[in-house]
Amino acid sequence: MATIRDVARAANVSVSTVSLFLSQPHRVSEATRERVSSAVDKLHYRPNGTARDLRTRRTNTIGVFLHNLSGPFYSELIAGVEEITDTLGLTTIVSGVSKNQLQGSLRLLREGRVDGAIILDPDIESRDLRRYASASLPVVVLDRGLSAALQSDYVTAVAADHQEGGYLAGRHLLDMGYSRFIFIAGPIDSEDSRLRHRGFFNALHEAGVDTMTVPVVHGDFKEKGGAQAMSALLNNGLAADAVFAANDEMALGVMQTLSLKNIRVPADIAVMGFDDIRLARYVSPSLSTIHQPMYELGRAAMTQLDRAMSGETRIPPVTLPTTLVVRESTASQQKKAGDNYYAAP
Amino acid sequence: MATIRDVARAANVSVSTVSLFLSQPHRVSEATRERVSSAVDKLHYRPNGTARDLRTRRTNTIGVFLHNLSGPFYSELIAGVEEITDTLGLTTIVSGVSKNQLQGSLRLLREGRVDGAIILDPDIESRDLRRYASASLPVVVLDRGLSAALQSDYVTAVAADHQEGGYLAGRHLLDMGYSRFIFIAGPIDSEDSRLRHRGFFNALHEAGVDTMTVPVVHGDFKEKGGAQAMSALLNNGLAADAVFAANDEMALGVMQTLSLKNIRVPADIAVMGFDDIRLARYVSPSLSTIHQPMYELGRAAMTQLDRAMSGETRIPPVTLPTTLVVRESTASQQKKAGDNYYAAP
DNA sequence: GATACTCATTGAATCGTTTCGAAGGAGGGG
DNA sequence: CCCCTCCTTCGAAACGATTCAATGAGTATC
Repeated sequence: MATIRDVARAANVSVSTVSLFLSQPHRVSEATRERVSSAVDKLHYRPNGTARDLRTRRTNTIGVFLHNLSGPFYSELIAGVEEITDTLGLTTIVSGVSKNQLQGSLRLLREGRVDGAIILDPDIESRDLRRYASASLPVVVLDRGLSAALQSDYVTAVAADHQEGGYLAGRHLLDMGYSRFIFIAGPIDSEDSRLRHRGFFNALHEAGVDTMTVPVVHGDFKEKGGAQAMSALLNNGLAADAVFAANDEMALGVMQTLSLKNIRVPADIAVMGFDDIRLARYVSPSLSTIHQPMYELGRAAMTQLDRAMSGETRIPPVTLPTTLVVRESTASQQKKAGDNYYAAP
Repeated sequence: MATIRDVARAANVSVSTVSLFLSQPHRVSEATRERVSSAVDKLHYRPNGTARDLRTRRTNTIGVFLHNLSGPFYSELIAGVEEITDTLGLTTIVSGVSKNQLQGSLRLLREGRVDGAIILDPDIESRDLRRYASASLPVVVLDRGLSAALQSDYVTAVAADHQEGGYLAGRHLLDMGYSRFIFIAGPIDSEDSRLRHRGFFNALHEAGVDTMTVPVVHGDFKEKGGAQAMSALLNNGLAADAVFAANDEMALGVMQTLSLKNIRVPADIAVMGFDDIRLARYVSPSLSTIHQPMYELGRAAMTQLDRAMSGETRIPPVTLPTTLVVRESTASQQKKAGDNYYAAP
């Protein structure tokens, strides 16, 4: 590979002139511009990014660290991030799809290969984040308790309002006339699941439902986990008319189990998810859920990151609203409710 | 940030000793090892990756360039790549999800920020690839005509056998007794679509079907495009009993249109896709399709890349088999076929 | 006791850029 | 004719690591 020295020699100018030509062509005279330009072409010169990074102490790259790429879900998030990075002249790289990639992701942070990071990966520990975050490499965490942001000047947070989402789900089910609930939670240490749980129970409590009597089972946020949780509940002879799963994947599993046992959704039991993944719209019956604004989350995260990269510290966390999406799996219970609470005509 | 000099000073040794300690601790004496180690801890020293890259001329990073992340489809591919990079001690980064990110992706290539690249993005031109590929940055292209690989010593290719896939689709529809076909192709310049098309027609031709009479419409590989293509065909009063779409997304669009027009699948018309995206299993009726082994493709690509990074040149391209996945959307036509070809009992 | 060998340590060069201060020359104003 | 300014170009010093040949001390060999 030709270096800037080779170009300088070929064009008979100094290295600094070539560098100047590269960054601000108008600053060199017509004549040299020509010579340098043709030398660049002839030698197929391409600047070495690593050398530039070393000298400028910037990589012009920001990293998005995910533990999963499934669905347009995350792809939307990334698109949101990229909308902003594009306007800032930064390049976005994504890392950390599989578990074992964790080391590689940390390396990018540790060795300062990016100028900033957006992290949506529960496997990356907050301690590591605090250690690696700095003025020259600020970090935005997504969907981790907002409290995480308070620990360091260079870490801030963006999250969907999971608690409100849980509340919306609860209200919706109540509004539709359901009264005997089951909650299928995520992993015990999932902050998201905890907040959705709390919001859900708040809604029930407000309506006078004794939440102590609402069974809670923990799943793993995956389809199979949801299916197993539901099976277990049914085998225990549990009766209910509405299931709220802490995410759509598990809700799909729930529907699968119900379908296997010939329990009709929503006639016999309603199912509600959280996330609004693409599949939710396509399954039959289609799944009512709480929509998370992934694109907006991506935009917000990158906006925060940009502020941090511009020197701002202790940026307050941002919470984005979720919205209720009503589909077939929670169709009105009016009829059934009528059977229960009103005298038959 | 502390540098290696700071550590050296704190530990009262030379920079080279610290460097040696970092890479081969057993090579420094017990005493200095202690001192250096504690200096490292005290100063929170972390080596600067950029400086190391510059000196060693390696980044230990390989890039995967995608134009799309939708579905576990690509996430599988990345997982396959990562399985290999993990064992090689390399870090995988993904780039190029949105259109405007193209520049950023090219920058990573142009400026040599990765040691190798796997490319699945029709928007990155082959010309650029040939220009940027080199012994120190070999490239593997996915799902681009294999011929692309023949153009440079440092570019090789991996692809699913699209033509065979198309053939399998054709055979399957014929076996099920369908006889009047429609093909919904991808964009005109999609090599993949062309191969699927050719395979499909080969099967029909073999069975004595006059492929000249099979209508072909070009879509954009997206759901909406498939829906529009199908609408257009129906409005033209076209009759058919089987539609083969060049990918699942378009097949979904086709099913949507059919459902709107109250045409039953597969009773009135069969639909077949290509890719085997996750949704294919969930829609109703579920979609018969051709499965692409994404995980294996990722593994194969990374394996090729590793060989190239080890100095091998002109590595022959690899083709992986596709498989037929039969679901509900192409249920047997026996009854209908009976009506057509056999005397009713 | 001289020679050879091992082992830990070091100084200096190098990777390929950017950047800063200064030099040199041209042109304009007084 | 001199001084000032502006423009173009340049040399040299970073940036922070790795690497290699050289040094010196200690030990083994004969």
